[in-house]
Amino acid sequence: MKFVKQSDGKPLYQQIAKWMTEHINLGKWKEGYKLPAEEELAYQLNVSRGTVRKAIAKLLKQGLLEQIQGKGTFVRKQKISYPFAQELISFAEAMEIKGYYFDTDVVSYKVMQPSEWVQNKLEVGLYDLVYYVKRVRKIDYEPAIIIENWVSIDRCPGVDQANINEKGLFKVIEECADVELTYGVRSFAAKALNEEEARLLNLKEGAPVLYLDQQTFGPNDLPLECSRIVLRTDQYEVASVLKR
Amino acid sequence: MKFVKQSDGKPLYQQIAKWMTEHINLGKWKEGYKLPAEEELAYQLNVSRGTVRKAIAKLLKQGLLEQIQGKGTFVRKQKISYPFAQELISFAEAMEIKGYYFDTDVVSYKVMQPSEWVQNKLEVGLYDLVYYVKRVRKIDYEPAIIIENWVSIDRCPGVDQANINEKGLFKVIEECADVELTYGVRSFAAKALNEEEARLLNLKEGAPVLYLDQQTFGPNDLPLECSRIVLRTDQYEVASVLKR
DNA sequence: GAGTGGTCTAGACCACTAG
DNA sequence: TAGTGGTCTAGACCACTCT
Repeated sequence: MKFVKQSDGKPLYQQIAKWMTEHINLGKWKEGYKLPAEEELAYQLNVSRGTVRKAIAKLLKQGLLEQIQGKGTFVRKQKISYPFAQELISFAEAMEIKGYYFDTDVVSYKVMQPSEWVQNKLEVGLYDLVYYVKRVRKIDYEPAIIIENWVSIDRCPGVDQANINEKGLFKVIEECADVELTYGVRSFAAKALNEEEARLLNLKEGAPVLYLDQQTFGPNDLPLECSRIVLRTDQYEVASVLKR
Repeated sequence: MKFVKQSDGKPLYQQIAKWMTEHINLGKWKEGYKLPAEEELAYQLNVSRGTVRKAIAKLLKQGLLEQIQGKGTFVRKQKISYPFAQELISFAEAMEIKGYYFDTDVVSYKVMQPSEWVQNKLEVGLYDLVYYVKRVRKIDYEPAIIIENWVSIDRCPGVDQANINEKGLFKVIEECADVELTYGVRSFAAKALNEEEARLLNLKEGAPVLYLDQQTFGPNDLPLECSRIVLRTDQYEVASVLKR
């Protein structure tokens, strides 16, 4: 295996992390598999040990790998479903990491004036139009989460014309705004389902669900997107691996 | 300022991270303050740039700092209250990072046989006794969270005799078991308050709250502790900063 | 003692920001 | 162009695990 510096514009350690993720998802490295030693990997991949460690660190955070000093690096037994608490990734990316089948229904979309909440999150005025989309995501044909997104049209011109289902919203935003998303702030709360949400998720009204609200930023701390996510936790776990 | 290799048994980068956290909490570095360049810091602290970067990475994860390529490293505007989604830290540690005043009521404690849930989480049998403690934590005299902990007495002999309020449960576990806690798995869900919980938190029965369940591991993936945490999110945010 | 991860160093070059 | 963070290298020594 060979990796080339900046071959696809991505840093080496990210290419390696991706390569490792694929090995795990394709079953080449099964649960409990012991990876070659860092030194050995570095030699095989023709990079330095530090770069290998950086790639491994990424998968540790996602809960895919586990390291034990003196013993080695192992593929973790996977219980975690949404690594939503750890990395700024989209639902689709999360599902890809886990190798799950998923599906999307677009409930509605429109160009609209921002509510006060959205004005605040996106740092825009009442007359700066935003693109709104509401979707239900399904895992194995079962509705699992409701996502509402608001995107500033000023900052992401053309976002309302793009095919977000094909490319993914994050990618569309990055293309329209011609920047890279750099980080996000996600907050966790609980709420009771209202009537419409209950219908969309096939649950009872009033059932407690996880509720995330999120801002996503581009360069210079400019908010490009904000969203509200309602997540049922009775079937799929939202978990994270925490290092000491 | 000088740091010494392994002076208090802690790695250099952790000592530096602590020193930085103190600077922020004591107000020496205020919101928006621009830190010296990494190179400069490394020179001042008499360590290599890599070590400085590792310390900064820790505070980035906690949301205390923010880095912008080409511009510098800055003290973040703080909105985040519980960095519970990112690092394996106790409630007390989280409050210290933020510099908040807090308070604890012990509701009950006892030595007991583990329930099935606890047997499963701690990987013990029905006749392996566990130490149980239930506490309410208050921030500024307002009840904010309920924590129930179960600790294996076999693996942490003397835990039932120790003063956990003074030292903190994590420290007591580490001393009794004579090991270091290495990582944890925390899962996020939502639930409706039952009558007792509602009373303890001064909220209405049925109110939706965040519910975390957690396992904490020592060396060799041996679970030492498990816990259930009920968290009101109406007043304090549980948030994390997510890097892309 | 051999193998492995954890930490640390010193130096290099690149990409981005700002004057 | 100077300043700053992002990435990468090569090598060193330590702490821990297992045999």
